[in-house]
Amino acid sequence: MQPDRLSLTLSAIADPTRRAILMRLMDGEASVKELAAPFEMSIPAICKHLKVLEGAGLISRGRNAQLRPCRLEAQPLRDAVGWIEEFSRFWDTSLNRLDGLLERLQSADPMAKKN
Amino acid sequence: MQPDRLSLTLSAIADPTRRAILMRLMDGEASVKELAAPFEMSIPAICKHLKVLEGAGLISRGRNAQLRPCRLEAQPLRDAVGWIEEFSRFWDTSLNRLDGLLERLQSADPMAKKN
DNA sequence: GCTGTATCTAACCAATCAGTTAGCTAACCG
DNA sequence: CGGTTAGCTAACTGATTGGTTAGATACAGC
Repeated sequence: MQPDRLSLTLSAIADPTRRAILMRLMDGEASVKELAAPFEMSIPAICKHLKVLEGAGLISRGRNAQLRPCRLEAQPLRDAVGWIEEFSRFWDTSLNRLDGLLERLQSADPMAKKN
Repeated sequence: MQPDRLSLTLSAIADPTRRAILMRLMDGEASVKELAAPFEMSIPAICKHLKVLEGAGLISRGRNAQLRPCRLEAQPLRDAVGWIEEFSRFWDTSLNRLDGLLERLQSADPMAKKN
């Protein structure tokens, strides 16, 4: 079964290495070597992660001499946020109303409560 | 490497079958058999998916005679939403501005653009 | 206790994943 | 030109995933 776009996005960001790469890219474009530097794994391993991110549309790649700089692409993650948000909004309104979680969500401290 | 909680949550919801199960559970508790009904796969396969969801803390299980009803748990997903939202919020506010800036820098001075 | 229903475990299998090393291509620089 | 650097592909490996079937377990009702 070829996976749908949402599954692709979510499994791409399910990996901590790939999330770290994305966060690094929030600081701006970076080359493969720069992206690989903080990790202990080999360059080809990073290449594979980049390929996954690119396949999910989360990054795009340029060309600059022998560099292939990576940059963030926002849309797929925005879609994922849409799905999850809708999901959790439903939860907070109908399911967990009993233990009063709603306000806490609205006031932006997602770690504050335990069930 | 034992995966962190966020990775656990995200990879749990990266599977379309598991997302469908979660959405079904928005209608209320359900037994394993009920959850398995819409799918073409075997009951043990569903059990495994449920185990993944339970391991990620996304569902919890009760006991009612020979039934082990499943119900949603909100917290882990809320954490995930928090992470992704923060991420995409950054994108929506600063990345788009940064975009144009980077492009301009790149075309003006091809090696000087890392933050 | 016996039977049927619901669920889980065990063992297995094929496919995918995440990493490696080795070797290749392409671009820059002397 | 030759050497260096950046990045990629290929081939391999071990671990994980997602499914199967067969059999075990727990409980309800008769």
